Amino acid sequence: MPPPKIAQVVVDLPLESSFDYAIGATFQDKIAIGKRVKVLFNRRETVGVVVGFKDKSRFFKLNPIIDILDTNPSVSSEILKLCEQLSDYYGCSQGEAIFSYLPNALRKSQRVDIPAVSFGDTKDFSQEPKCFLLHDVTLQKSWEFIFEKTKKVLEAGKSAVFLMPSVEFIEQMELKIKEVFHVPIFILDKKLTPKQELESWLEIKKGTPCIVLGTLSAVFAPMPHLGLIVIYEEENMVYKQEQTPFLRMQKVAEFRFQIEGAQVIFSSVCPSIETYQYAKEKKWEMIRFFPEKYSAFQLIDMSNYKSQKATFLSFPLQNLIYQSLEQNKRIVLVMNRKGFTTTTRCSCGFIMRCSRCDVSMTYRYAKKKLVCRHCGEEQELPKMCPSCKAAYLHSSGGGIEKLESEVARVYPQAKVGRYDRDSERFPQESNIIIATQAITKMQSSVVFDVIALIDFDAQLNRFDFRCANKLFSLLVLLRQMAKEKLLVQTTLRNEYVLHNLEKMDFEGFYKKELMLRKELGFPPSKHLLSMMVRGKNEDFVFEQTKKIYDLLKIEASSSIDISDPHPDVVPKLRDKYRFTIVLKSKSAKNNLKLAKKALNCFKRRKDLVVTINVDP
DNA sequence: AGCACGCCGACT
DNA sequence: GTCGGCGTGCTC
Repeated sequence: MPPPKIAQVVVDLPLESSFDYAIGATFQDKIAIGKRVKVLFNRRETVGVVVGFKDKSRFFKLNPIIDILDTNPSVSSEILKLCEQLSDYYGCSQGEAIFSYLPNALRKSQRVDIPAVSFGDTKDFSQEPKCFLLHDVTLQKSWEFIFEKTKKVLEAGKSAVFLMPSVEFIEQMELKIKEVFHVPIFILDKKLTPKQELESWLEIKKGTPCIVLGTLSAVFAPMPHLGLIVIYEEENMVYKQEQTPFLRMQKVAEFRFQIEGAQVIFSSVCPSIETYQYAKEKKWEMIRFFPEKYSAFQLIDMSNYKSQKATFLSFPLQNLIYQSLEQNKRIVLVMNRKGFTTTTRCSCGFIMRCSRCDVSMTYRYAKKKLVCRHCGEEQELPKMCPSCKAAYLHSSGGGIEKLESEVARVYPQAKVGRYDRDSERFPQESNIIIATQAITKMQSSVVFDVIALIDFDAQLNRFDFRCANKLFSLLVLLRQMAKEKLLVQTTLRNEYVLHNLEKMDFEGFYKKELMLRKELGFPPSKHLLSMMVRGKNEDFVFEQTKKIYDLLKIEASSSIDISDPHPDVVPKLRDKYRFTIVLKSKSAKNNLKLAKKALNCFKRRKDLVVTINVDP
């Protein structure tokens, strides 16, 4: 075969096509698909990745490749194919997908010695490619299953990836697997420095059998012989990227399984209805572990305690706290709102808001400051009202800090501790712990006797079609974590979430939830795609969003439902106004096709950013 | 995404 | 006349 003349190169930009570059004689024997190259792109030196070769280009004069940065391809042909499929499904460019796979150090124009892949070590007596939905309510038994699968994979000379929702999980798991597996263990999470990340990445890429533990991006771990991907706490929303290209790691894992023939285990105490339904349709093997016996469940009907409005704690809960203090037990009060108070307003009507996001600021007692829940900006609590100059500022709406102070006042004899996502350590010594749902990170390291959910109603009434499912999952997990008893305070005692939780009737819950989702046209019954437009001028952004809406309408078919342009769930963030249009149909592909068509006709204006989120 | 090119208003 | 603001379009 004659040496290739022209390389097709993609760069880390939202550009669909690849770009042609001339391959100089010195590079002709070194160049290969999947290697990073240094090129001049739009008069700038840029890193690109070679995705193909050709003999002729429709361009008259081609820039030459300046340098080849990899000794061996950093992107394997399997990963290249994966990125193609991702760009197809999520509507990002292939370049964006490839660069989100590469570790930070390789996105820069540095020469790196990429190890050659060692072939021949894998004995393919391993199991057939397959996806499992591992529904383990016990929190214990799934390990047996995962352990056996991992063992087989390692014996076959392949590697395994465990995706975990948080670093706490990773730490626990590392201790656990170090005892039973004697292979290298690598950790891939956001806390690594670029240098550490690259070091681990290169080791994994060598292909010696290993186990990788990591957070969401570890789904791209570069092992050449992938045998198994395990996704722990599958229902957790952390697996959906918060920025473009908004990948959902469950989907990435599924694509990898198809391409590389690996096995995937979706593990959860209560899978999301999306995964549950999908698993049924795709005939994944479902494995269930139920405990012989559940801890007690008690519902406290708050409508009986209307006079107690000012407090979070109903009489029955107060009694229960007394009891557990007497018996020296550990009780957790869960409430999903951080901070001390949520609104600070003056009698003149003025409300303290974040200057950049317009939302009312939360008062954080621990910091003695007002904090914006969206952008995190902090501000002193003013002595007087910035509007009318009177000293009548008062606060209302309570978070866990308020609850903590209330509990500390009512139970002066108790050691009261607080735990949320930002807590550095767990208040081990406390007998009453006030926590957000971050407490679930402690599921395997701390024993709890009693857990009470304080704010069921507030969590169920969120503007989120998944809130019932999320709440049900949370409650199932909390019930398993509570050795003795789970309590829920509510005025909504007839909710199906609570009925099914009492009986631990998963099928009942899924059936009801599926029906409701179907009625409202939400996943898994339909696919959503949201288009968000953001910019500094509110009127302009809205006007432009309407233009996109009109373009969508021109191309629309009856099978796709297009929502009106409306302010996003977060209507303003860091000085940018945000408007959204949601497409709804049976097919994610058709949603994307329509969105792309409209955007191609849309003249992109300055100071305006449009993003596509597939399966938001 | 970032950078050049070009069109229009202000000003030595 | 020229300097420079910003809007539009291209990148092999």
